[in-house]
Amino acid sequence: MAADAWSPTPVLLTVDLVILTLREERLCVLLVERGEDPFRGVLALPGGFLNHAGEEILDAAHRELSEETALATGTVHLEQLATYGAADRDPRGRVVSVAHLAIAPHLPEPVAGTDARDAAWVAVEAVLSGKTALAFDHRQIVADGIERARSRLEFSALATAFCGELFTIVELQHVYEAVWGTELDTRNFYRKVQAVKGFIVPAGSGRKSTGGRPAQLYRAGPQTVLSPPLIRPALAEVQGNEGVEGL
Amino acid sequence: MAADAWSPTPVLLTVDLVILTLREERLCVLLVERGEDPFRGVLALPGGFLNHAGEEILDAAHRELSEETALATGTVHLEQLATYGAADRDPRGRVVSVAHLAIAPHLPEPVAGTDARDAAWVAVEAVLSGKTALAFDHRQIVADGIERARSRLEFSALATAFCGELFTIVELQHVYEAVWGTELDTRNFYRKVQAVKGFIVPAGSGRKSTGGRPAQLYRAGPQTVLSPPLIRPALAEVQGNEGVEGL
DNA sequence: GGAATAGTGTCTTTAAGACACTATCAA
DNA sequence: TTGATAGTGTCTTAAAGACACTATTCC
Repeated sequence: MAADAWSPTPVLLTVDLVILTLREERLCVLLVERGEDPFRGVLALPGGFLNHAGEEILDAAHRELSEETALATGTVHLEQLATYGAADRDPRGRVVSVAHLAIAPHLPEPVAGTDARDAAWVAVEAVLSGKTALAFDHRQIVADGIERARSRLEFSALATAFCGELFTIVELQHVYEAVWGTELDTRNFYRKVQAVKGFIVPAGSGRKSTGGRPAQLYRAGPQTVLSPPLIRPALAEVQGNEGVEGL
Repeated sequence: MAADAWSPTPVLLTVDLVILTLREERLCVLLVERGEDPFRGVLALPGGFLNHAGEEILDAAHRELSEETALATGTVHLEQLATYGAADRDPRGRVVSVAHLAIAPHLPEPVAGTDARDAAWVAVEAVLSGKTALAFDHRQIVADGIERARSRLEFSALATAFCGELFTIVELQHVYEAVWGTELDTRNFYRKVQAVKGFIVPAGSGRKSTGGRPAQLYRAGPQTVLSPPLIRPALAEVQGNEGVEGL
């Protein structure tokens, strides 16, 4: 059993999901409108309590993910992000959330949640700038998730998780540009991604002629760690350029 | 309140600590011998349940840390590592652990734990290789903590947390070598650490003459992010060289 | 002077960044 | 042939890696 006189205090565990995708070359996060108190009517991350005592945390995240996106579970990248447990983060009591980061290929339209909550893709800038208010500490969780994704793009092959099975190098470049929020030089990008062994492998020169020269197609290669990495451009001495936006 | 028919299942929350330090130029982790079941007598990470319903997770980690190391709390680097919640990880029931990573300057001797458990510094290789058995899933947690520390050394100023307030460049190099498990070239190391602005700042040419030329002393600088980073040497095409060791 | 530790300088190679044009297809 | 998109080559600069000797102190 536990320790001596006192018993450990039980807490409620939830999983929350930061699901990122690209829509029209913008990085978006999936949010749902809460159908119940607390924060009824406010946007929040999809998530929920563990289903039963024996449910694994990662399984619960997968379950929530497929409920919200109706995507084949194997297709989507899913990893644990961090745990948020501030004593006052949930007015219902002590609720600790294990946040996860999911990356999905472009989903055209959000799928209505199981319990009739509205789901919507929201551009991440609206969340980071505070223009879109979120329930609980979910804005912080989104910020942490985005930072994780930005970092992962440098050192792992995560970018391919934003693409379908087949993709072009230009599409991949758009992933990097949208997630990092920068513009990249096409020539240097081509050179660098092709220099990383096992990152992307050619998959024939396929279809989809959009009125220009048809693109070479690629699929994700076997390598998950990029070597050499694709370092994101330094933010040029970050001074006071934080979150200042339209509002 | 929660959802519809069922109520969310409460779980017990613990914090576990991967406390790393250098002893005789080897990377060591602090382990305690468990005084109670389950795993009585087996080595485990220091940690424990939250003290009361309102205790913050990070506060609990700090509390456990000072109980084990008797170190000024402000001195020690402490960050959340990951959360481990496999349904079968603890025979007592559903116990979810939020693991933390702590980095401490060389502590000469382990401090006996509060409840008379024996505490000991163990070289990390003994844990990673399986030579030293650990309770629960603590071996995995240690492995994850070490990997986190290795990565942090590349991009953050974490290495200085292994040193006292004043240190020499050679000492700093030993930190990198011990944590990464590699040997570094002295000349390149001097050049690189001094090229990173704000990483280390000179603190006079102090005492401690050990029979050779007295070393320049440094203290940690204001910068926590290293730019350019100190990339660890590639592991030369990792093939099948995983965890194979003495046992 | 010798033992011990601290500190440095140069050359080569690799990758990054800046920069503008050619190639292929559809209408 | 025009519009649209895909793809490439070179030069310069910065950083990494390899490599061996000089400097300062104590005895």
